[in-house]
Amino acid sequence: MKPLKIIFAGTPDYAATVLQALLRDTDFLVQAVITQPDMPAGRGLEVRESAVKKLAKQVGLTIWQPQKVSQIIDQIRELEPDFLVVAAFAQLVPESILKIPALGPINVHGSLLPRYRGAGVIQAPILNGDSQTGITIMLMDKGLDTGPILAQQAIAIAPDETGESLYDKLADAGARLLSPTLKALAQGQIKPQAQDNTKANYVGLVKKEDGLIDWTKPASDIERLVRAMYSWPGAWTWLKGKQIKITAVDPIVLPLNVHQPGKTFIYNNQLAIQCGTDALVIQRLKMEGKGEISGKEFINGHRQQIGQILGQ
RNA sequence: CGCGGGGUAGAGCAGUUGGCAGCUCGCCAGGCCCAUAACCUGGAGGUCGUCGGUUCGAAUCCGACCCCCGCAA
Repeated sequence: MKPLKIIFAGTPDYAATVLQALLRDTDFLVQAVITQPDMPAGRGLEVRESAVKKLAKQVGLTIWQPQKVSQIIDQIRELEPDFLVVAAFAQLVPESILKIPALGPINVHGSLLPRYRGAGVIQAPILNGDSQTGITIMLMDKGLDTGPILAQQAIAIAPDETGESLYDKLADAGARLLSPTLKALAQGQIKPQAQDNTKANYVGLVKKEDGLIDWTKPASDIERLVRAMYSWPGAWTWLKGKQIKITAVDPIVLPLNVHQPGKTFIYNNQLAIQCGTDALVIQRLKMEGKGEISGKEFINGHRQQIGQILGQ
């Protein structure tokens, strides 16, 4: 069959993984890639290219980096694409553009819609203690993640799942599910299913502030926060005016409630912290300007800090 | 030139009025013990990131460079 013409829009690694899958399949012809403009980022504020741009450059694709995607509506129309595939693009795509692709504008979304519409969809299911999440391939409409569903695949959330590990799993699953879905849709084998709006909920973009630990909360909540926020922004707290990231805790909480919430103490030769309900054993942490260390290493080098109250 | 923290023993850290380099853990040997990750005794292990400067003398003061990390994006 004739290759399906695709314009791809996306920005981070997650999107690059999905794009990679399209490039490998000869049934698809990626005509152009739309990604966020290069921005100063990182230490020293060097200008960085998005993961999608790097990949597109490697294979010599046409790259568009509009401030607003509406600025390139004419170029998009000219290519007469069959599909517009959007994955973590970070810009709202206006309806005028959604109408261009012949077979439809497609979104690869990292949750089982209608659950978790919006941005921070990776972290939310871990925070809530869900047993699974997944990938949804859908047709886009003018709403935010409200379009009809084409295909879904569930992914189990492991007990030790982190935001980072789940991010990778979702990217892989999205990449694998996309190709067959596009082909099936092109051949008229899929009937789009409208979402049940009564079951929908929205989550917002994860901010640094979302990782701040409230030690008066139950240990189990904080344990999930640590996993969900890893590795960015990380679950963090204060120690004597300096930030500390808690990068890993023991999933088994200690049924101890004898200290003030936030107080560090030694339990069984391990670093532990009292929470609002129960306590947590800290496995790994990172202090400002320092590398990541284990709880045991913290005890060795910061013995005098044991007994401090965190979060102040 | 965005802001800031850091590179000292295998690991984590302390150590600036410049003067024989320390702590906790680990490691090795021996001891105690029914036994031990517990305890006791002894021991090995460091060109103090690199290069250069000041000095009788530099981990410490000055200059350049390399590497790591946080913020911010």
